[in-house]
Amino acid sequence: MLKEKLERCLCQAVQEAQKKGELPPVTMAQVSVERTQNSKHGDFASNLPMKLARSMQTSPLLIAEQILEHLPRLPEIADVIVAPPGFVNFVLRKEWLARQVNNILSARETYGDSVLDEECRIQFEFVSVNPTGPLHVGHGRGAVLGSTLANVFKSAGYSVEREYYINDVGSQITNLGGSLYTRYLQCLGKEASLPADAYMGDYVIDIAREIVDEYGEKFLVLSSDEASAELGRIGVCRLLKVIEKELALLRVDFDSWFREKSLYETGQYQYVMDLLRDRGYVQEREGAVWFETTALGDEKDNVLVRGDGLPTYFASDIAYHYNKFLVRKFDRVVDIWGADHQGHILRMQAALRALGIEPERFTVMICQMVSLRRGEEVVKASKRSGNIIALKEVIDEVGVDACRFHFLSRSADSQMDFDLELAKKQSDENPVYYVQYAHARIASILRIALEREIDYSGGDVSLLVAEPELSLIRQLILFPEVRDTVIATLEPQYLPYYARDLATSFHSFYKQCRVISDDEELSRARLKLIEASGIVLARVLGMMGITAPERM
RNA sequence: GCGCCUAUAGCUCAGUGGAUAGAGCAUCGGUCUUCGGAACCGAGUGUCGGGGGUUCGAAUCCCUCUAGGCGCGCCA
Repeated sequence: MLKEKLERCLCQAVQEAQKKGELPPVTMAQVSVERTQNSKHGDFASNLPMKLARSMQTSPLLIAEQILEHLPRLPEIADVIVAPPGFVNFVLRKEWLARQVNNILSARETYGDSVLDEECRIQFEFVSVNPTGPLHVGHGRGAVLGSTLANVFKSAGYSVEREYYINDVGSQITNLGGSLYTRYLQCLGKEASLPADAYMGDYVIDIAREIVDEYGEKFLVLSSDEASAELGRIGVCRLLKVIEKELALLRVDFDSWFREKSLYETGQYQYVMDLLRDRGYVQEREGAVWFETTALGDEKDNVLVRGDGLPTYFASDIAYHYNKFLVRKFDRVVDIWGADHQGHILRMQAALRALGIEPERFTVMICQMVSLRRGEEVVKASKRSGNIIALKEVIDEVGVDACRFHFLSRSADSQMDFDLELAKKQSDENPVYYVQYAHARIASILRIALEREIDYSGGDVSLLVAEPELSLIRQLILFPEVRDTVIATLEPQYLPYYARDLATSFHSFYKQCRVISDDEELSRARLKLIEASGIVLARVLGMMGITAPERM
């Protein structure tokens, strides 16, 4: 990419100057070229002279002048300018910019895609909600984040897998079974009271009723433990279907649904526990089995097997991550967890260390809480959904596109205040519609061109020299860089902000430049430009899982 | 008490150690309105929570204090 090319040139220029003795022969500093924030400073800028100033004991401006002197000429660059206090600024050549329109048009929906030198398999695990109830808003945030990151990495050439981890064993499932059993008995007119920490949501009653309709009194003959276990299994199945459906509404789907239970069925859980024991990390005390994570960097030790003989969530999670890294051999794994799981990070990292897995292969993203408001009023959790704010209600009210855009616009690190009233009131002014409108507008003009049978395939892009045209092209070619920023930071909020900026550039161009006019040559060139704009808009919207409408 | 996250314009939030800290909404004013006005152009508003430090340069890195959120179970 151009940025790297400029960095190499700068490096060369410094070495050249050093060879000629025009700059002191000190060790080279880290060369970096960045996009400028202000177009007055050109397109790219480097701070290299300021970084070298100290070791060279020379003023940054003088160093910059020397670099300029030895910088090779590049076809992409029209001008290189030294600016105080010591920047080297690059201005892109207009002809080169205009040619990029043809690049976009020939790459079309693959524009910006790249291929990695070596295959890299990356897994994103997200949502992974216990199948004990419907999804709430916070789950939606993680879902949108994960699915978007997966899209972004795919476009950068990674081999991506999206996984949902199903906790289908453990006390929560036992509890679900117990709750369902009570509701089942009640549906059949029997006296029964709910367990102390039962799932209270009305959805439990609905499922119990369905089970009565389907199986009748079949479970009455079983012992309460057997019946509860059986009903728990059925409940998990049904709730998973509900969860899958709700995620599909949000346009989130998975390549793999991994069942915790399978870790026990295949013996992997036992294998990993033995492994930890063999390596001397395991101790029995106070009637339980402990993993000595303190020695591996955690703040405290953690229990693997409880006094009652049942494994903890932590224990199976170690086996699960063993499976990810050492059985399925992902090069990299990204887990997206809610803020309430933050305390789980240190001990998982400790566990991976014990298993000999390089820590840089494992990333945990923490997604902060979402609270829902309607103006001043805090939206209360509904009893129906079991004391949560259901994701589905928010999707129904706000719409998928606006919902995804809204989630993506906030950094995962900050808590989110989702104001439904604002989201609805602004629906026309909502940035997501602003971006989509740009796409629809383009589609509309292209339809007219088609009606009038204007063939612009041979349009001459070198006619694109007006400032609105060039700034639009400058925005268009930022797309691959924005994508790479998301790859580097795992922060997708760059996408919605970029999409908005691109739409602004287009709308501004549209206002100032008539696309289809009496000047047929110019019309053809501009049709190319707007088609390229539509392609990039559709790409960035697509990455975010948002539709790019032809009409609205 | 300990750990993680957050504090930026009236509101909701961006900001990858650089140049005059930016958007949207809200407010005020203008454009034009025959390719889609769900548009365009302009204006104002800031002790970047407080205080120290590192740096040629800090909203950004370090320390500290304050405020809020979330954790700190033989739950998941």
